[in-house]
Amino acid sequence: MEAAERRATVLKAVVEEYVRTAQPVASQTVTDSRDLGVSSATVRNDMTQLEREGFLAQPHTSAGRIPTDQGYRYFVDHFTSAGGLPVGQRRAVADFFATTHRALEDLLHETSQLLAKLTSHAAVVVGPDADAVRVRSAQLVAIEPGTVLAVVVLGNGAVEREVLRSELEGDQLARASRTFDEAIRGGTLAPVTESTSTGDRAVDALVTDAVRAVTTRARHVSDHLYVGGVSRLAAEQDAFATTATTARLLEMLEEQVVVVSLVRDLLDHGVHVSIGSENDVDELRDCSIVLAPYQVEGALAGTVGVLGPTRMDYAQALAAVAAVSQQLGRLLLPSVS
Amino acid sequence: MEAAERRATVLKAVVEEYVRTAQPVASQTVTDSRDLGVSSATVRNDMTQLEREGFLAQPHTSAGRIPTDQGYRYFVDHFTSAGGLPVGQRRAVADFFATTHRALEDLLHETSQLLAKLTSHAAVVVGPDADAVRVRSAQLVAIEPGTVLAVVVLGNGAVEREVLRSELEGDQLARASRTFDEAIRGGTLAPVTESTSTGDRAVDALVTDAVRAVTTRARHVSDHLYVGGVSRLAAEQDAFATTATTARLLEMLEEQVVVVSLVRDLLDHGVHVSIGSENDVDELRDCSIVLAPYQVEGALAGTVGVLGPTRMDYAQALAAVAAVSQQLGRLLLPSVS
DNA sequence: GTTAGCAGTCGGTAGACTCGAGTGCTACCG
DNA sequence: CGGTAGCACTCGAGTCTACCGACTGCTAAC
Repeated sequence: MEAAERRATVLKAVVEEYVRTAQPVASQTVTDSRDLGVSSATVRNDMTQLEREGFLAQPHTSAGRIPTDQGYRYFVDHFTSAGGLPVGQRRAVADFFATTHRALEDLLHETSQLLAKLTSHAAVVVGPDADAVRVRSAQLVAIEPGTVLAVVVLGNGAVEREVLRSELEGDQLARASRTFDEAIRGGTLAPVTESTSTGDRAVDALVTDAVRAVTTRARHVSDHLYVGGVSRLAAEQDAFATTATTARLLEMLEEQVVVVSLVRDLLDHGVHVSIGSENDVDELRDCSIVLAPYQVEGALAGTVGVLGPTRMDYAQALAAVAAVSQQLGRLLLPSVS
Repeated sequence: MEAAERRATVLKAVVEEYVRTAQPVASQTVTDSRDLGVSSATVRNDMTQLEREGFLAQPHTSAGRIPTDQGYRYFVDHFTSAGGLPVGQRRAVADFFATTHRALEDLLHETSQLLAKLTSHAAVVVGPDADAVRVRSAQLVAIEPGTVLAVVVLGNGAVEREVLRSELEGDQLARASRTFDEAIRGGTLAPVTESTSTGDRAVDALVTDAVRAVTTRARHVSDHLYVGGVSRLAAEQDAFATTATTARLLEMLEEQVVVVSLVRDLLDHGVHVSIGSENDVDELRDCSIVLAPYQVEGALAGTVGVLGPTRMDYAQALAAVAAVSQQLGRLLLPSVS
């Protein structure tokens, strides 16, 4: 084995050991657990080299090495081939998606919990950007005297609805419904400004109302974040500097919008794993994010992800995220959930 | 002042000081901060008495006193008159409910966050029991070829919907819709077993389907828990024994069902404040719960609550919970959100 | 019943010491 | 020249001790 190659193997070993034990890894530990065919002294030399290059760090002089963010990055880029999930977990995922059948929101929520369970980390599921979702059909339905329900079916099978007040009935309502449908069908739910005119004031008013309500709501829903396994964050405390860090993390997840835009942003740049300081957000300095988009009928429908400490089993997380996103996309296929 | 009366005052002082500082309260501290007209030695005597009676405890021999659960209980029962919220907070609540207007779920969710912000503790909002909600109207609407939407308007103004597959159209669908409405209107959403028969197999099938879907969903929704301010739990860590306790708490909140039934159970017994060991649930040994039901048109519609450490500002929590529940009920009044 | 005064208790902190895990270096070897 | 053995050195973690100070509990006096 060449020297450079061996150094890479040493790095790999250090990452794997550190992920497993959460303890700084000693040269001896590496030679004991791996069959490198060299002595610990040689590994020590390699380690100093790796430290000079920025892949490893020492918490203090007389301690073992731990990976730096750069070290994790190298590990992820070079040693995490798209491995499969262990059979047990693969079964769990398949079972979950086979037996579940719920409304879309519930499904996404429970998916986040599944992912959290699989990886033992917090998990997030992000819906598609409102601008990217097409409207398949829309209509207005009278549900009570004075009350109208706007119903919109979206490309990903979601059915959104919004309650409106209106006295319209019968023909007028039917006309409004048609106009409403024409106004937004086929388009996205990005805010529409153009106002259609049917010549009937009351009808126009209702349609305008409906369009506004639905687009507003869509924006709200699309920015929604489903979070599963927040308790894991508390359990992982020791990975974070202070308990205040954990609190801030939870806060951020509750605020949703930061995380949603972060996730979208990362994926826009084709990033699937973001490690520690690679995250621009301060709260995530000690965290890594592993993402996978899921698709419905070829179109990007959303993202599933895992949020854990940088000291994370990346291979496992990647496998889990891939499996879940794939199955989720498949389940959403039959157009209506 | 009589001796017994003074002892109560001492207890009050200890609770208030401990809530403020999180430090065991010394006799000196009490005499310094209150004007009892007696010396610290007397307070010490009172304290030993209070300790004998089970209201106070000493973490160790040479330390100040902290309230026991029983001490908090006495405090809550005797010293927390239904005080109002400070003006600033009262304004915040009023503003929130004046400006917000969202779909029901969003409203409840944001209400929990409001309450969390007000009290600096985690907050929960529980919807009404499915068995207690009456159906105001129900119908089936075709939204796409092969797809039917069941829409149910509930007594509290919520609009639930469920997507169904069915090829029925026109007259048949209209008939199914009428039958569906008749089947569940006015009743609760408790699972219905009786099957109606219209003489048309296809119609019957759809109606049965719809009823089942809607009642299942209602059960699911009614057991839903809106949690706000989970990050506060992490921040309050020091109040709990270990970080594992926090993790278990978060887990429980994620599971929802335990908390929901606990809250319902407490309220059924007319309990508004449950302190530490009064909770049967192990995870809540170090927590207190402050609850207030909210009503819509005179009927119990749900519950808002605060979940914090036993060392909690009960007066403030009670005031906040009362204000929020009242405003929430008022806002839900106009029958449709 | 209240108080002043004082002895006694105990947690928390700082310093001294030891232990051991691990490194870095140097000299040596194939 | 890469690899290795061996050894000195470093430094964190744990243990022990002493000490300080915060409070109490008690007793004797008011």
